Amino acid sequence: MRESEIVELAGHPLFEGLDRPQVETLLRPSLLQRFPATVELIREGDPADFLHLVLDGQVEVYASHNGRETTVSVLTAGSTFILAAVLSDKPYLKSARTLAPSRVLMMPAERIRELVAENGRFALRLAIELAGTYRGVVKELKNQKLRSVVERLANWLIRTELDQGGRGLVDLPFEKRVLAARLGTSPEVLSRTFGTLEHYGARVQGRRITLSDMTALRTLAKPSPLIDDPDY
Amino acid sequence: MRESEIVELAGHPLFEGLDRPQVETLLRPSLLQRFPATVELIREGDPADFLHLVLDGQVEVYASHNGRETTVSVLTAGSTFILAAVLSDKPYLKSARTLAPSRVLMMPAERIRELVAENGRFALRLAIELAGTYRGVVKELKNQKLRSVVERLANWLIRTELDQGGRGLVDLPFEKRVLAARLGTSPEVLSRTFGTLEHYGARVQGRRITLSDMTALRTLAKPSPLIDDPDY
DNA sequence: TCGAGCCCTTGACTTTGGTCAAGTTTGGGA
DNA sequence: TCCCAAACTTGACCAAAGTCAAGGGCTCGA
Repeated sequence: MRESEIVELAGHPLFEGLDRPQVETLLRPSLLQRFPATVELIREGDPADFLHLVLDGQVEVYASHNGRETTVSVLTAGSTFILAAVLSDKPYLKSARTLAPSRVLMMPAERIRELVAENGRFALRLAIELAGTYRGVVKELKNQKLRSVVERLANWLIRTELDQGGRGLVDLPFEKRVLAARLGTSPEVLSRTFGTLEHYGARVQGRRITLSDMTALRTLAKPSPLIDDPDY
Repeated sequence: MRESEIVELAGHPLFEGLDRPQVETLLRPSLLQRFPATVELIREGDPADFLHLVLDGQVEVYASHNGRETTVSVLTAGSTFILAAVLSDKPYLKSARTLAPSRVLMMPAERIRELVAENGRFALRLAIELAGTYRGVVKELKNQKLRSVVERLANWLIRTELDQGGRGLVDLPFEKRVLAARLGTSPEVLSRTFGTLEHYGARVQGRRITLSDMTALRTLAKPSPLIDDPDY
């Protein structure tokens, strides 16, 4: 990586706890790459060579098995991925591909492990980062096991409406097929489920959804911070 | 905690990286308790006061929402639970109760966080512990989203047969209703699913299951280390 | 601007899994 | 040992979700 890029990234919150020489030790052999959309970044089963950090764009994390495929999460700027594989020095459990043109920082797993061992504050920083993503997966597991498709969609809409400013509008940040995979269903079922939600004030026009009756939607969705609040 | 108990536990692998005074700092205010079966140890939503370590017995970790309930995992000796909540200083996302009489060590969350901040090796130890449990949940999420009930049961049997010595026998370590919840289904469906597996050489007699055709079972289950191998 | 291809929708149908209710079995305690 | 409650099984039914196929519409690139 070039010196100018190192300067640009050194202040990133992920590196909190590392002193400047350590950041350079980490970033110099790292790769800062720009990818177009639809590029496979990692493949499940491969050894964990790099810790990835999304700088901008959109990355879909997914898993396949026996002909089926499902999306685990869609990441945007600021998210790391496969930290657990890097720390454990074990193969990736998930694959990842860009959904949109994206900039990704790739840090050698070996260096990460070295720095974690020699710098307690950094170890703590990563442990907390990992604890956060752990909680995210647990919430997703609860979402899957304890809710139906309608409930999952309704909750996703409520959460996304909030993220997008609470103006009763949701603009889908990706294709509906991706949303379907994210919610753990098929595009056909998602389509029909949007139909069901019309009775609860959700009007779909292409990628824009208007929510005119948040109360009804909330009654159906029964949101819970223990599943839906990312900061909880 | 008493001095004799501290001596007994100080060598536990979880405390690797702590020196003796630090272990004492941690264990002296800890609680070592014996619980009968069916006791609720923690409740989701409560603040994370203690890191728990199962010393023996059996602890069911589960989550409830909107009248439904599902088992996330069943823990035995050596497992910690809710490490992520403790490190993040956030509420528990799951509840836990004993399935059998159990001995549980409860360590004050506050002390854990202090020790992690001051001791890098301990932070690393816990980060790796957390990475392992993280991968466990991801595998479980894939298991849920990518497989049917029959496939999940078949894979559970294959894995458990191996754990129990690979002699073509599985003795259920808990009630079938717990297994049903663990697999994400109802007792009725589990019962019928065992019926389906008779065509694949699985014979059920009470809590004992005989597997006479591992090849057929494996063909149905299509096991994958990326989902089923706990050490992967 | 036009057209090809992909996305999305819709209909019809199947499969899977959940639910309710009524037995039957089992296991632990008096 | 007997008995009761809980666990388990089975049947019948229902609801949810998946699949297949066809058609319409949007998008992006030539």
